[in-house]
Amino acid sequence: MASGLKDISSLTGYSLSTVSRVLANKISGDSQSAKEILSAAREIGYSKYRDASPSSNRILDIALITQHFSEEFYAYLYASFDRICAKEGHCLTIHSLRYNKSIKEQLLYLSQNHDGFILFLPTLDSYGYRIIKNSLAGYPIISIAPVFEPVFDTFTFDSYQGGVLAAKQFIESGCKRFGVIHGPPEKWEAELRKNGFKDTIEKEGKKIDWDYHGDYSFESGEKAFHDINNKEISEVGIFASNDQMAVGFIHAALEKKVKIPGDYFIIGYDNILFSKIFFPKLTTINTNVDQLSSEALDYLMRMIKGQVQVGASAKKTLIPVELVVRDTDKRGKNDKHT
Amino acid sequence: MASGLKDISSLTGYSLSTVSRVLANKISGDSQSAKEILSAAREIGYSKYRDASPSSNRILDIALITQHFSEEFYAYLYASFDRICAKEGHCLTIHSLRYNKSIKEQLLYLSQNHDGFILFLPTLDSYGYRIIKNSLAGYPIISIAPVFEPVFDTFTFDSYQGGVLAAKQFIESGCKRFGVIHGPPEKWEAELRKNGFKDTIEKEGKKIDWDYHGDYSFESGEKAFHDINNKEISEVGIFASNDQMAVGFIHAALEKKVKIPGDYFIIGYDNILFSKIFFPKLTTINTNVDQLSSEALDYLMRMIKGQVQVGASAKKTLIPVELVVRDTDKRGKNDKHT
DNA sequence: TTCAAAGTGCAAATTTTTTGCATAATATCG
DNA sequence: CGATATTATGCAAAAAATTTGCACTTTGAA
Repeated sequence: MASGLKDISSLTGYSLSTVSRVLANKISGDSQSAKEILSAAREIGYSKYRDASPSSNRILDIALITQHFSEEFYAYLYASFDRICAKEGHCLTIHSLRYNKSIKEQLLYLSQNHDGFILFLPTLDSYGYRIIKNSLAGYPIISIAPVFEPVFDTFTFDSYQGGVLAAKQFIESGCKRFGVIHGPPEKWEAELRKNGFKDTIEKEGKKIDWDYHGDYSFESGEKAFHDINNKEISEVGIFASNDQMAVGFIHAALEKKVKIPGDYFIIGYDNILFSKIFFPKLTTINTNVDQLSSEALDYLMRMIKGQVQVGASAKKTLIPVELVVRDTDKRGKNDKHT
Repeated sequence: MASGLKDISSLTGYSLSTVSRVLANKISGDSQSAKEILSAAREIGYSKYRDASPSSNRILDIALITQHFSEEFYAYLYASFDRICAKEGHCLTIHSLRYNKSIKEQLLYLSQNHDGFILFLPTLDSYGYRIIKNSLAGYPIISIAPVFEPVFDTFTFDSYQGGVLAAKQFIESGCKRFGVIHGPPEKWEAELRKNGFKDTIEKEGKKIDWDYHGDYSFESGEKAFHDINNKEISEVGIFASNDQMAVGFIHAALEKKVKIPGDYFIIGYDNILFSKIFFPKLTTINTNVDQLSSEALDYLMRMIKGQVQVGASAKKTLIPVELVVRDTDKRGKNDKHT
């Protein structure tokens, strides 16, 4: 189990001195010898492998630090990072801090085996983020969590723009009345989605006629339907902060034989699997997770190689989102009012 | 970055000799000094940390080796292992080999940073498993993939029993005709589910009146419906090898105003989120992923501590599954034939 | 209270890693 | 094309890191 320069030397055929020098960056990492030695060092688990300069063609190990939840979104996120990392030749491990007592300690440990972190910790507060920043000063870290005041350079989807797109679609298709199903207020991206929608509607001189405070769950979408249905407001363009609530709304409407589109129009957010499958097929905002992964990873790589100036304040990059027009946003064939 | 016994010594206040002896297992790992030294060694990333005997109170690192796919199931699996590992005080990392060229090399590398592996590689063939077994001889590995000829000690759900349960439910509720929607034939667990159903039906002197070869997708469930609907076979108890196909079947039936339950009865498999949400709520087979994680992890721990005799042939442990009775399996209030 | 077993530190012994120097290979420039 | 600079390599000596023998201390059970 104990491995040393001697093992690498006999494995590769190079002398002890050469092996030593490669791993101490005293020989350019681009030479043939360096490649062989680094690869042997990695496989054998030599402790100083990670000291070798990452500008050489050493495989880089990236940790995606997250909090596992049993939601489709997490499977998407992991699969996307996996795909992009594989394409770029990096090695990804995923690590959940959901139940960890000492986040700081855990990250210190993980930093030994990895070259950089991608944080996805939406529930961590600024204080927690600052502790991480202090205890891992100089270590390459980026974040992909939508948080109010990011501490690390952050890549997230342009949630506000998503709300704008939904509003524009309703306005252009001639909607006169508007409604919103909120997400949980503590979720920063839910607020952005709602605000983008609201601001755009109001800029047009219109107003939000109805809103409902949901919690992202299917059930709260059902409750939202019963709320608006009881108030007998109809022909409303409704923007739901996520697809689950939108699907819940439609499902409740279907049971009451209320027409969608027709009595209500609805646009969701996330483009989950079931939004394409169930009829009426949901118009929604799609987020290109591969683009997020790809840009985030690219930036992290440049950070690892020291090509990025890390400032005191965090840089934010907003990845564009797009409207996927399906059947629920405008007067369609099911619409008796057409 | 370079860390050595000296750093641990000055960090903990113990002499070099003591630190050396703890990490070489020459002092019992249960003493106070050992605890402090091991914890410091872990945090500082000392290379010989993993040589310390795992019977001591060292934190154990487990790798879940999988292939990421964008399916709800993966999010469930990861969240479950995360929960169980956290409860037991172990540290879990997840690693995907979906795009890896050299599985062997990658696993050799990972074995340096971890104390044991849980493999979930349903698409890997026996040859691939044997390569792993040979190149990591003696290293603690278990599998949770349903494969035909397991190479490693394996924990999986009792898929055959799931089929049996579905068949019994139909028989007891007085069904006279039976159908099956197959999963992909290359998936071992899909075959087991189907066989359990078929064998039980035939043991009763009945036969399968209709079957359809699906591919686990929602769409193939829809196609299955159109197939049986065109053949005008009705009042059939249908067992679908997974929930997605069952939901697809129901969805297609709904569009054609065909009654479920009534014209058809259906039992799915997996208990996915949408099976509880959409009406009619799907009767299905539930798999207790926490139980699987828990038993698998417990066994792996004993393997790491050397308390398990690893034989030449692989031991199989089948985790029981259960029937969740909802609305689609028997004559309910929606059933005009009652 | 006594005695065995386990824990600890110092310093010597051993192992591992780095480096100075000489030489070989490769690239660069006129 | 040859002269010259640059980089790579191995040997052996130097330096650093780790282990171990020995003496002393602490702990716990009889």
